[in-house]
Amino acid sequence: MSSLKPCVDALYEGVDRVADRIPQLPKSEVFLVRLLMLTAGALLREFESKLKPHGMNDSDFRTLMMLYSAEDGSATPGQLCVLAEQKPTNMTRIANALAQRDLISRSHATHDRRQVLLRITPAGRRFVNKLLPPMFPPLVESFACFSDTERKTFEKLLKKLALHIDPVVDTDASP
Amino acid sequence: MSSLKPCVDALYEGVDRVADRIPQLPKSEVFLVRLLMLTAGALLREFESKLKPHGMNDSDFRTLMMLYSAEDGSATPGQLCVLAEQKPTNMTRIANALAQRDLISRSHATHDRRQVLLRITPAGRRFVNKLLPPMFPPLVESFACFSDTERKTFEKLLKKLALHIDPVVDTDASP
DNA sequence: GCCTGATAGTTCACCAGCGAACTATTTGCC
DNA sequence: GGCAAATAGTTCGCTGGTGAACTATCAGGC
Repeated sequence: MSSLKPCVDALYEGVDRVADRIPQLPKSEVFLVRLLMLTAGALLREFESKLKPHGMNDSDFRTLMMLYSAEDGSATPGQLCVLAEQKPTNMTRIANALAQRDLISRSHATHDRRQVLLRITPAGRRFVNKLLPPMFPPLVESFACFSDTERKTFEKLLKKLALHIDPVVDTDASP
Repeated sequence: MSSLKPCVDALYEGVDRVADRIPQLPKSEVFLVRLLMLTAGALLREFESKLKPHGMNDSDFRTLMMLYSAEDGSATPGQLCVLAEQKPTNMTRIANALAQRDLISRSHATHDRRQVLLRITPAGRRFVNKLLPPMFPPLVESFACFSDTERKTFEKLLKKLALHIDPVVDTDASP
């Protein structure tokens, strides 16, 4: 599969060469953002390779997990769009796929007939219960290079970053 | 558009609820991997939104940057596949698109006529020189929540992680 | 009650990325 | 030299994700 080492090496060399031509380049930030994406990409690919034998991809599974972990096992497509970071269009397709396999059910909300209520079925729960545990060991192994302190620090920094870049999405020219 | 806060909140609540049903769940690792993906996803979307007005996406741009930062401004599709983490199929399409816009040129390698040599053109360099600088301020702002120490720590941990999850390839490749 | 505008989902047409099959060349073994 | 196996790219058909347009419902002023 894809090896990260050459990418990391090329990143550091490449950034240096680019900085020769464009001196204002914020090296540190470029390293961070590229490393972040490389790492996330590799983890995602590994995860999806484990889902594929069960005919699922990450979005499908994340959507199912949102329902699994919801207070009452149900939510509307709109809510799931926010939580699973999907567009409504795609959520329709995902819901269709999951419903087809009887992992979730579809019904109309009573108080607002525009809304659809998606609910995880017993079969859906069994599916998750069966699928999830075998994924734990590789996941733990992925972060095995960290000590407890490092893991805590990393999580703290990641969370800080996630919440910081949150509102940055909108229009530029804030100053 | 995409707000991360509800996702982060739902993540922490959701994981707790899942852990009630599946006690072996490695909470810490799940937080890490999900935070990593949320953050990387948000940064990627922000980046691509800046590229879109120029008719580019992240893969196209990354490929162009690999050539820009290459020693002699050229590389073969195969090399770019490794560096830009793309499959050959997609690299063909990307190369076609970039060549069509005269940002890169295509020629045959002399010593191995199977190989194709892609080279960034002067227009390609101008394109990058023009496109890159306006992206620096938002990028710097994204990581502005970090002190210098935190930035260094974060980079160190990320790099460690990236090299650790690097799938163990059967070839030599000393760690 | 009834029109106007907003909101929740869906359908449609399109693009990006992927695996499998194919072509052209090189390498190695006889 | 000649043939089998390996390698570099490309073409093709399919899946996943997206914006724009559409439908159905709700909410608010009159």
